[in-house]
Amino acid sequence: MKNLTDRQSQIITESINIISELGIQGLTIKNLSKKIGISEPAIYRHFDSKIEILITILDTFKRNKQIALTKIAVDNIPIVKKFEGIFLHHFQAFASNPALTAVIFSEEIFKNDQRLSDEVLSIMEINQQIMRDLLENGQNNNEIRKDISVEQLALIIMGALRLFITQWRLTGFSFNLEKEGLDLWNSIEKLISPD
Amino acid sequence: MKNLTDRQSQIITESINIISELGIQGLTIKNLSKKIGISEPAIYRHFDSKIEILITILDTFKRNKQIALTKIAVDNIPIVKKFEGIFLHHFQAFASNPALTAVIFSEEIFKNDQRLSDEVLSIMEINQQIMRDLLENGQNNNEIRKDISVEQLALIIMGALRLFITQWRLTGFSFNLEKEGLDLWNSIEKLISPD
Amino acid sequence: MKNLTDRQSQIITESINIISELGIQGLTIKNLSKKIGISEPAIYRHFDSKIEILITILDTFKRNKQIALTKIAVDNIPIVKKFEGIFLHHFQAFASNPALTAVIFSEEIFKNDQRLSDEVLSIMEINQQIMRDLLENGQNNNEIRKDISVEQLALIIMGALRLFITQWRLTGFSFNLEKEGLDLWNSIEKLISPD
Amino acid sequence: MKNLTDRQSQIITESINIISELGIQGLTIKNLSKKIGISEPAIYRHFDSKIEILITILDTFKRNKQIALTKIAVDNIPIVKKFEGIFLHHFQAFASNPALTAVIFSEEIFKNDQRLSDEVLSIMEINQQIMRDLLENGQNNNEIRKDISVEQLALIIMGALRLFITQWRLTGFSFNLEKEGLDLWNSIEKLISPD
DNA sequence: TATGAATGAGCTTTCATTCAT
DNA sequence: CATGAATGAAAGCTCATTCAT
Repeated sequence: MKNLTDRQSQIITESINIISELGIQGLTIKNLSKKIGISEPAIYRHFDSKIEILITILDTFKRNKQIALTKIAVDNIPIVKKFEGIFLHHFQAFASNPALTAVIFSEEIFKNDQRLSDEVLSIMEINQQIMRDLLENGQNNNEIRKDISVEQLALIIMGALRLFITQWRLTGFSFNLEKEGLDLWNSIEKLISPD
Repeated sequence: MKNLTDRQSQIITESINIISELGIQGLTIKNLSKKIGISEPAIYRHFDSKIEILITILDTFKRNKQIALTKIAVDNIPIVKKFEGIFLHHFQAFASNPALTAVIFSEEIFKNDQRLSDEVLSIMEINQQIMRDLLENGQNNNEIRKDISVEQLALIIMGALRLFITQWRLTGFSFNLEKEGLDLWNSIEKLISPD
Repeated sequence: MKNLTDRQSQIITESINIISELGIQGLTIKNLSKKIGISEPAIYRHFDSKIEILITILDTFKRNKQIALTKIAVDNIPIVKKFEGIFLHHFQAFASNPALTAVIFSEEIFKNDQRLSDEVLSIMEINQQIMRDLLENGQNNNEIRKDISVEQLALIIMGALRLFITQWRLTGFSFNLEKEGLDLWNSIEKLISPD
Repeated sequence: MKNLTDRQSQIITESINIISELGIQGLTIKNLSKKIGISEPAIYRHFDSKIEILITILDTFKRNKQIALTKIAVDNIPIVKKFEGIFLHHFQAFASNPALTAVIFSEEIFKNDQRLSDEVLSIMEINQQIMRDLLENGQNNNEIRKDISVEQLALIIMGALRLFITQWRLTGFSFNLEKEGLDLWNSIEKLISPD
């Protein structure tokens, strides 16, 4: 994926905002062009199709996450600190762009288009793989309890993270995501640590 | 909500099937009437609008769940057995009607309509309230660990349940939900039990 | 192909008229609906797509021609009389619906769609096959000169017919097609008769 | 018409190629600029409008034909040899640029624009006039049969020529135009010669 | 000579819904 | 209880063309 032009970035930003305000169904070329202040055909100078816009949103998100998580993964710190870093990364990413939450967890919406649903699945898979790797290392180092499988631990951690962020969104971003998120992580840490 | 006529039930059933096959965007009056084998206006004899159909879907699901969970809640069995019952109820409900999974966790989709999003939120809230009550009782009885707040335990359990079912759907219902679900529950049980 | 409803017939008729007036590019759903006096979506109650309308035009023409030509072919009259009948059929068909001329000889226009171009080619092929059969019979009966191949005679006859009708159209239907057409046929008859 | 610059010639050439590949509907400024490798506005540096491009195509063709046919007309050879020359000129012109066939016989397409349709009619008229002159001379010299009018002979010859080329195009240029064309001419020669 | 950005007008098609029968 | 016919609104998208640079 090439770098985005200024106009492309603006289109991406406003698309996310519209999705956040009106849902995916509200993201129409008309709405988008009105918000940006250009005509509808002008959008097509910058993206070949609406699908292309959605893919770019997901792709940008994926790349940022991948960079952040990979950096955390290679850090030389205890496993649980790494998890804390992952949680914090997500909280910061969403806190600084709450609209993203409307897009990321909407697997259902992208069912129509194969490329879109592949992209969403790929984002989920990246997360899970990184978590599984970390958990395995943690179990080997005795930092993570061994009586529960890596797969299930990953599922439980990711499930909590997702639902937590979903609730934040559904309640209109009514609480401090980073602060309460750290509390959540502390609880999870207790759960997954060895006795 | 009144009882449904045969035709209304059929409309609800086929709507869920369509959502399952084509996603929410595929649920159009045209598709629906074709699937049922009646004309489009005929649909409006049975439901005032498309929104009414969606609300009825959610409402039916909510009522069934409420009945099942309430019954479990008043049973005189250990708390952890109650949780097991709740998990099993969900697994059975979804296993017998996989299409439902496409509807229930799609908060995003219903953003357009206040009544729909209220309904979805209300379903989530019921679940959480019941779980919190159970967990509180469990903590009082020393069946549930006390070093983590009821709210966070509920969040973690529900998050795991949701993600687990979501993955089942996204992988095309590729594994045995009830069997693997019980494994998941056993892991969660270990996590939330006192030392 | 089923029989057409009244509305479908009307759509076909007006489509041909529009093509005649404005060319194929002028046949838009908007123009069509305006001419008929209904809304644009109403068109789609009667035809699934614009392509379907064009195919129906071609198909109707093809069927009429096939019926007429087949009837002529089995008649027990001299070969040259049969040709005369074929010429007259075309002249009458076009004289009673001049707009058709704009559609039939427009192979180029239908290049976009495989089904359309197949249909056009098939119409041409039917004509040629019938002509070749007649010519072969005629040569066997000594009614048609034998020093020129059936293929080339058919080509020459059809070419004359086509160009004649094209000129009629391009000059705004300025001459009497049936009357002058008979003159043309008489000339062709001289050409193809044996010495 | 002035002479064309290099860029203008290139635009004309590629336009014809596009029409040949995609039909007239495929000739868009976007397609054209992409094929040439310049931007869309750049086209307008060289032609005032798309119509100008089409007119130039027709005009170029007309001029070439006029030159060739005039030269043949004044040649001091038998009339039938002149016809042969005309046929050969067409076959060579089209064989060396098959894409042209898609443009020349598409009277229908240019209906929208008066100048375009005038141009097409004018090309047809030139052909016919030259043919009529030749035929008249031929009849006076007893080289052409006299029992059929000059107009009808011209029509029949041109009709055969047009249909022959059309079939060559519709069958994907599948046969040798010049070779089989000569056969066709020989047949026509037999037809139009006096007994 | 060329381009990036933009646009008004228009395209085909789909949608939820209404109404007379 | 059902339907055929219709519609206003809107969707995604393409077109030839213009303009500032």
